[in-house]
Amino acid sequence: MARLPRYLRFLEELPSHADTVASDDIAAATGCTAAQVRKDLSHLGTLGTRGVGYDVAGLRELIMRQLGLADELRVAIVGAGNLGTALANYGGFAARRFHIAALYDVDTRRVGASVGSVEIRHVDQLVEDASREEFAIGIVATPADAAQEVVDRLVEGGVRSILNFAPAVVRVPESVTIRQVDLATELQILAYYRRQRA
Amino acid sequence: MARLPRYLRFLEELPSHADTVASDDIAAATGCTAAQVRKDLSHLGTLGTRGVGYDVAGLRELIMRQLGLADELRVAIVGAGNLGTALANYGGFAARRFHIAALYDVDTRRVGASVGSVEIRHVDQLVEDASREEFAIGIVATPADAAQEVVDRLVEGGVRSILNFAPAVVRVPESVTIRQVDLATELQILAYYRRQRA
DNA sequence: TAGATTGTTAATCGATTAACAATC
DNA sequence: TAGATTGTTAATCGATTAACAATC
Repeated sequence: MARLPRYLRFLEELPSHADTVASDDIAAATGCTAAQVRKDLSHLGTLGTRGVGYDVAGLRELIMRQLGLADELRVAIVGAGNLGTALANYGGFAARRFHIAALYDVDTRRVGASVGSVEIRHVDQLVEDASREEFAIGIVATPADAAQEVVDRLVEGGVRSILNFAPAVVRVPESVTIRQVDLATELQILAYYRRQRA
Repeated sequence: MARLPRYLRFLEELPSHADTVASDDIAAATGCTAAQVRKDLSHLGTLGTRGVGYDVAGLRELIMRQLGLADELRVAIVGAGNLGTALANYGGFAARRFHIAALYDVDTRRVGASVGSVEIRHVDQLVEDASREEFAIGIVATPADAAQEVVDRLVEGGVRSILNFAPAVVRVPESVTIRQVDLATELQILAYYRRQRA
């Protein structure tokens, strides 16, 4: 369910003295309806108390487990350009238990440099590292023309979840999940709404 | 309709000698069903010919117009860190007629430097520039704690479409459209599928 | 005419909403 | 008991699908 991450973010922002929260509040903060919230949460099990609300800590815990965030996941980023570097520094990851375990680049001059606490490694090590260090997720932040090869290497190394920022369509085996993040698409959606308004 | 950008991308990748394309082909390339494609396209008007297919050039033109991409839109990026720089260099924008018109930063030492062909300006100029240069879209690529103020300035400058990459919830007036891009959400969705598989 | 493919209908499915009984 | 809020039902809505007549 695509709304769970939003619920979770709201719950994390809640002041620590808040013990319970009502579906109404979650709805208002996340732009859903209270009925949606209740229906979604009732699928996770029953953590609500009628007349009171939902237990914040328990709900947080439950959503995290549901989203597969109970364990820290090791993430490898390929491409240490501006985008890869931005991602490696992105604060939001650690908070959700994603650990940037490695950062790769093809440029030997960049290899050995550090981004935050992560050292840049050469992409030729990727396949070997991926099998040995068991990266759960690979992020592709290379130029478009390198994307397919990088994805192939990640797959060869046993990575089965891939997030692709390169503006290129890549092929993966059935067993691998790939999500394409197209930044231009987001702008197009804005342009679309803009046009509707006009 | 969220599928139109995907159709458009496929149409743009088509070899130039392809005059017509069948709903079946669009469907296969974009992961939709042929019936969906036909229904979507029939809403745009009738460009298809029974027994033949859709006129590629006309369809491209029509989708672009529908998405509000007929005119070049001027985009301002606020935050010239790694993410802002990556966005300014992102090849996919120009192809969709988004023109990066300006790039802002708060750090006076960076002001005056160039990213690609765009010079970095100081964020104090933002409001004035926005009204005068009529930016259609503003992109927020600052740290989370600066996001609200940057958004306020964009709104003050008359920008009514905003894409926010900062991991922060910001408030805008009703008349302004804001899209929140949360990179961690994308990872969470991957983690969710990963868990389903296991 | 025969083959291909659209545009559209009707059936199906799933998600959303409204409402309210259950219950703290 | 009175007020609040969940969990769930039934009604509604919209989107998807399958199928096929229309037509190139």
